[in-house]
Amino acid sequence: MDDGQPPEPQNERPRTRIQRRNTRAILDAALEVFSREGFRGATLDMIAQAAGLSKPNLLYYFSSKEAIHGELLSELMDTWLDPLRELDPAGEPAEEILAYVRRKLEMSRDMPRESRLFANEIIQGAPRMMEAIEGELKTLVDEKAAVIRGWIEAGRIADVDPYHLIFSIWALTQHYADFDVQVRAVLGPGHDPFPEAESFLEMLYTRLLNR
Amino acid sequence: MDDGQPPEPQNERPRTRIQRRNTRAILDAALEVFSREGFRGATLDMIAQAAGLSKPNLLYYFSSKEAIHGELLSELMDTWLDPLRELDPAGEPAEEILAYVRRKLEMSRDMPRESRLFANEIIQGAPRMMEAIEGELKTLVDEKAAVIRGWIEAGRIADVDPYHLIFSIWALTQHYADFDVQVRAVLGPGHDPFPEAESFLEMLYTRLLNR
DNA sequence: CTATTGTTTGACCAAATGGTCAGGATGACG
DNA sequence: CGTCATCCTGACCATTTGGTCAAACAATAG
Repeated sequence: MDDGQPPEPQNERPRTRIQRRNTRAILDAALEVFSREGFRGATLDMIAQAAGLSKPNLLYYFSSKEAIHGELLSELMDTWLDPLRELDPAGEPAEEILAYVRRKLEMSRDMPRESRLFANEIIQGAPRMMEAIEGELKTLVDEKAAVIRGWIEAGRIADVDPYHLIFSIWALTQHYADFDVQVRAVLGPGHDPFPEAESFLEMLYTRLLNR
Repeated sequence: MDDGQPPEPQNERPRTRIQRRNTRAILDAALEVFSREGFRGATLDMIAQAAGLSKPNLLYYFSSKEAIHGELLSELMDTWLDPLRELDPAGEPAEEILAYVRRKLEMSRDMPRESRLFANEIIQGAPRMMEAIEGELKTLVDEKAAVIRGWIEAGRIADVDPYHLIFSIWALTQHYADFDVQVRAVLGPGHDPFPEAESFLEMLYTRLLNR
């Protein structure tokens, strides 16, 4: 017995195998397209083609272009903050921060599209994400900045601004995802930047924090 | 006596006062829009409105949307590389690199739209800039990386990968332009990030390079 | 003033775009 | 097999978009 409402399967967890498969295909295709073209630059036709589905079929699973984009962004917010959440106040300070850097660099290597989706959103002024940034993200950063400040006051790492320390980690690691084509073009073909980047960043943060 | 060709004033230097004024207005408006929305996301109507001109009037001065974007990009390439060009092989190594960092940070503060235009282009895979990146940009970076390597081999600064050193400067400085809204959201309102950023980066590169 | 050149616009066009809908195809399940 | 819910599509629609054009409107040189 249907109450007349369309299914809108994206609101609840997908129920059938087909739903799960197609929802995934759509979100994956949308990630590809949105991360490259931005929200306005992406079209439903591009996404449909990348997903191997027809445009009306997309709109059977998601109510609108906005809905697809929104779903991607909220999925992203979670995974995006995970590496920082793991920063352990009880750990060894310099090692905790270096481990965070390594986790973020891995994300740049393994999830470059997500990184670019995020970058696109921020560059545009975060019109669809401001709330999460002023809320969830700021709260987490404030908390971890306080942890780092504690380490500094205990004399366990050098005195640096904790906020700009975190910004620097974001900037340096995400650069290898967002500016990937530039990095590779400059280094020349067949040159994997990531191993070098890891040792460079390790050296950088070791020298910055020690003493 | 006209040969039948439209004027296309953008090819040569603007001749009349009106041309100069309107070309400037268009490029300024286009910078605003393209840097926010990306190439595909920007529309001629947005640009026309921001410039205070009608859409057909835009197309009197520029032959197409592509032409406006292209003009912006080639203007950009010049100014973008200037700070690195100024890196003086005859200068004091650490001071030269710090001065480069400062120049780039100033550009992020004073030309954030240009920075975002560039970021947008790279994130999209540099479809309209690959040539300049593999040519002009790579050549300049190779040259300056060699200079830095010389300084390292002379024992005048610490041993770091010159390429990743340059990438790090790009990443850290451009972050304050491209991710401006995020930085400000995290730091809270009425908080200018740039003075702090400058001393943070000075400390970072001093510690990285000394010894 | 007048002719010429430079500037602007309203009206228009074809293609692209986000979205709808009725009906048909394809499961799942007893 | 039949039935019901899920899944899919071609045709369609209104709006947006990049771009054209003829005609109107300045600016200015002679």
